[in-house]
Amino acid sequence: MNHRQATGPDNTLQPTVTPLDTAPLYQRVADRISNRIYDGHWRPGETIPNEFALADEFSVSQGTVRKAMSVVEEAGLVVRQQGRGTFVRKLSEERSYFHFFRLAHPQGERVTPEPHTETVFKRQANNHEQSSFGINAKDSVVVIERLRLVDGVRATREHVVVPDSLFAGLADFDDALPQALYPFYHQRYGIFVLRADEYVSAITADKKIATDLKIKINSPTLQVNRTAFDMKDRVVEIRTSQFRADLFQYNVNLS
Amino acid sequence: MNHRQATGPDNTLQPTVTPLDTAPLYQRVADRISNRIYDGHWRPGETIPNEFALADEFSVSQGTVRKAMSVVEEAGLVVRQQGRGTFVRKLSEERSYFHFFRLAHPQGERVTPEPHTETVFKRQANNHEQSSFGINAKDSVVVIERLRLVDGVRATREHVVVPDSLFAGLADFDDALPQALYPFYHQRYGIFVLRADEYVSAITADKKIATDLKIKINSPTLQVNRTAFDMKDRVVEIRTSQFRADLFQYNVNLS
DNA sequence: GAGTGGTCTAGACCACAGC
DNA sequence: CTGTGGTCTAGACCACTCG
Repeated sequence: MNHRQATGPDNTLQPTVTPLDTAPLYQRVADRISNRIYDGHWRPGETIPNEFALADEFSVSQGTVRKAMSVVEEAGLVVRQQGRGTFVRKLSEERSYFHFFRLAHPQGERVTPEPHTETVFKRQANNHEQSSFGINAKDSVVVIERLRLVDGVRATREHVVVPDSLFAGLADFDDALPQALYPFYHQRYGIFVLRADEYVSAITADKKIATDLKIKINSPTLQVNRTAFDMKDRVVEIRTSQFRADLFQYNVNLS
Repeated sequence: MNHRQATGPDNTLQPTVTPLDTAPLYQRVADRISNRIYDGHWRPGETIPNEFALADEFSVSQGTVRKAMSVVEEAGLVVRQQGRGTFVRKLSEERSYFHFFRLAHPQGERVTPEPHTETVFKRQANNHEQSSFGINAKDSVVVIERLRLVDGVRATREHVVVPDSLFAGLADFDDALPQALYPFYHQRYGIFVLRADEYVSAITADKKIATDLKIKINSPTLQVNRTAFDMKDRVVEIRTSQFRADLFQYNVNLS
């Protein structure tokens, strides 16, 4: 039972039992729990064993499991509910949608677009994609191009690139892809998008953009470049989107 | 010492000692600590009494103070340093700067602009300002208008509005205001900006903007509308900024 | 070495969900 | 009623900072 204390019941004063890993115990427990989620040992939506059971299994106190679970919760992998249990987080439409989709009307309400057209194909990775995804020149990527409507009007244009290696068979997917891609990534490929960097710029529409969005060439347009990271902090998606600047603002809450 | 337990040393089985306030104890302690910071009892940079001293004063265990302090830390009011102590947070240039100033070069590095011109004056609050700040039609606001340079070129234009009631004497300030306003708000007025909502839009430069930024009329321009909140969640500043879209992107990290 | 925050344990009780 | 996570305590020891 005693792991770090030097005051064991026998007086041999052994310093500790194989410290080696210097990280706090709760951190190591948090890692083991996280890994079980990554490798699918516990699936999204599933109930995790309760704190005492885990404490028993890992031979630590319930308080340590508790602290570890806080770390895992903060990382966004689980949800705790008093009286019910602790559950592996499901990336819901709601979360992925309003967490990562930051468009708002000029008045401030958030926007919900509808799908319009979609093209999916595979090609070789370019230099930027190779370095971002950590893949080779020979490796291919899957490109998803979409137009979306808001109130029946073409409003957004998305260019999504993911590495073929992580998303096997995506290019040959039969049906239309779901509206929200991140829950789909999670359910089908076990890839959980947890954070993203975005760069917002103001550009003037070129011919292609103008045609797609049915606006005049040189109209002011919002462009968002996103790099998305999964729970292992790998780059898993590179996305470029354009939006009609007369219809939308990009909203963010800083804290 | 015992506050909530019903199993006191004497067997009278009194339920609890004046619960009334139903919030968890650590939360109530966190509130008391926060209030001491708000009202200046402990000043920015000052060391807070250690956990055992506070536990003693509040008649709770050190573990409870510890948990309370985590809450206060998460709220951004204090900084804890192992081996040294716990300190009331100072809003440093660095924090306010790179936390709230989200501009980046197209290549990605963050931008640091230099001051150029500054105008400060007082006027009546308009409708939007009245409702945002919760003030009356008769109340006045202070307006700060600034141009800033990047690499010697006019690059950003800021229009800052704050309520006169919270910022007494600001309009009559003699010297130029400091580069970073939020540390100044904090030091001089005790107002600690903790979060902000921002709306980014792509506009075309009108005559005024074009003149100020020395760009052509109708040039694409990034506009950021910010509403800033202090630690008591009051709206304390409304800011509208324009940036040359050819020089900058707006960067944000979502998680 | 003294003092601080950080970790860990063991055990009690509370609040909530659900049968 | 039972089981879950949430709160609280008391006390030990660890890791770090600083004089």
